[in-house]
Amino acid sequence: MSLPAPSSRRGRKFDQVLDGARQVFMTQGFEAASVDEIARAAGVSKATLYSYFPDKAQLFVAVVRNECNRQAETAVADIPRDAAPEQVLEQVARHIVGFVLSDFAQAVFRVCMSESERFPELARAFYDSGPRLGHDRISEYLTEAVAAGKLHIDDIPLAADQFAELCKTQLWMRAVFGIQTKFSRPEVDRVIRGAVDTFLARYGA
Amino acid sequence: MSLPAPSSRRGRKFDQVLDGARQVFMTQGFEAASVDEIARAAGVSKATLYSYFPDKAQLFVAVVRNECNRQAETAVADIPRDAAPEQVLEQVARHIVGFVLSDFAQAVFRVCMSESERFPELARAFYDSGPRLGHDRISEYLTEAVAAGKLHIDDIPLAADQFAELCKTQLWMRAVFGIQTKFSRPEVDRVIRGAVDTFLARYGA
DNA sequence: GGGACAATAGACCTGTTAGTTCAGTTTCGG
DNA sequence: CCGAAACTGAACTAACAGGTCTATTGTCCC
Repeated sequence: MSLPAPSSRRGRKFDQVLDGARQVFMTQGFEAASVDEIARAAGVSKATLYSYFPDKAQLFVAVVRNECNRQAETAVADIPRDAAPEQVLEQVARHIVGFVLSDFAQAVFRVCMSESERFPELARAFYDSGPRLGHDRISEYLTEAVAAGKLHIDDIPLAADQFAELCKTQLWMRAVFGIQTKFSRPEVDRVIRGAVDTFLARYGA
Repeated sequence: MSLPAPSSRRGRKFDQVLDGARQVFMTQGFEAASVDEIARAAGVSKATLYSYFPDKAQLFVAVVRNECNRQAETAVADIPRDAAPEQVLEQVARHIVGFVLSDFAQAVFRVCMSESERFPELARAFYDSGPRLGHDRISEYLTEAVAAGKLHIDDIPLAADQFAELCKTQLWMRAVFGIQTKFSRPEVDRVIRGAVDTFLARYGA
């Protein structure tokens, strides 16, 4: 009769469940993932699974929320404020590209987007913990750089997003569609160089 | 005993099936869509449906292929070659934004991407009929403009994609996640102006 | 050690799915 | 207006889904 406290008692099995669910949901999406498969992947029985989560939907939400948090942590990298804009931007670009092309970020993106109808709050969570976070970080830096006279930008929020967008050129689209999954260093460098050069052509001092 | 010729005899019912399947698949995705619902939406019995398509998967493929072709047609808009780059680019940008934000393109994108694991050939079809087609058109124009001395571009394929990417700034991401679905004219204008200005700052004569 | 109880596995239940079949009805060319 | 082909609608199967139940195991406190 008595359920174990659903969210307080988080033992070994709890993590196993979340982990198995992550594996399955992130590759299959919500509908296509079966609870049996999740239980199997987690090395746990269905009853155990259902003792921690009331239903499949809430397990899904928990998994994605978890991934979004991980994502937020990954995305937080400090920007060295003092270097020349060209160097700073290159570093930021490299970080963005690396993140955006990672299997992890792509899986989360894919799942959030395709289930954004069914679970709108997850799309929001993804956006806040990924794109929006990045946007805010870049905006902060740009604001400082403008104040220091290193850059000239009228519309900082727009510029920040433009830069992020430029970094994805040719890479992201191909990656999400599985048209090209691995990119060589020269390929990436070409895009990054292009992004920085174009950005600075417009906003450079 | 005798099946109707599966692909030659394409009567009224055939189109009804494809149409009903389009409605359901484009909103629900592959897994979540049930064949009964498709038949209902098509105003057709399941037996009829299965007389045209051997199974759900191939019906899905047919629908998406169809949508990709429609997409290709929509995307093909002639570029007025003679105007000044600023005007041409603005027009192209407006076209890109309009297309990218359309319910139609978003539905196709969403479905292709979330099923790209199960149906890799559809992801490819989408890419070829959308992003790649646009890329080729823009590249053509840029090549001419460079030859005419109106623009200075070293890496045309990269520049074409950069421009397309700049056009999506702030708009596309929010749209696919359902964070913002309608955009006012000023909002769009701001992005387009930003895209053209940034592009010309780098590549303008 | 022993009893109480949470944790667990796996069979089980109910509903739904894709896909098939078929007897009867509609449609339509000749 | 006839006959054949297209079509319907409902019943059917086999598989599988999410979720529950019961019987068993492991573990902690006295």
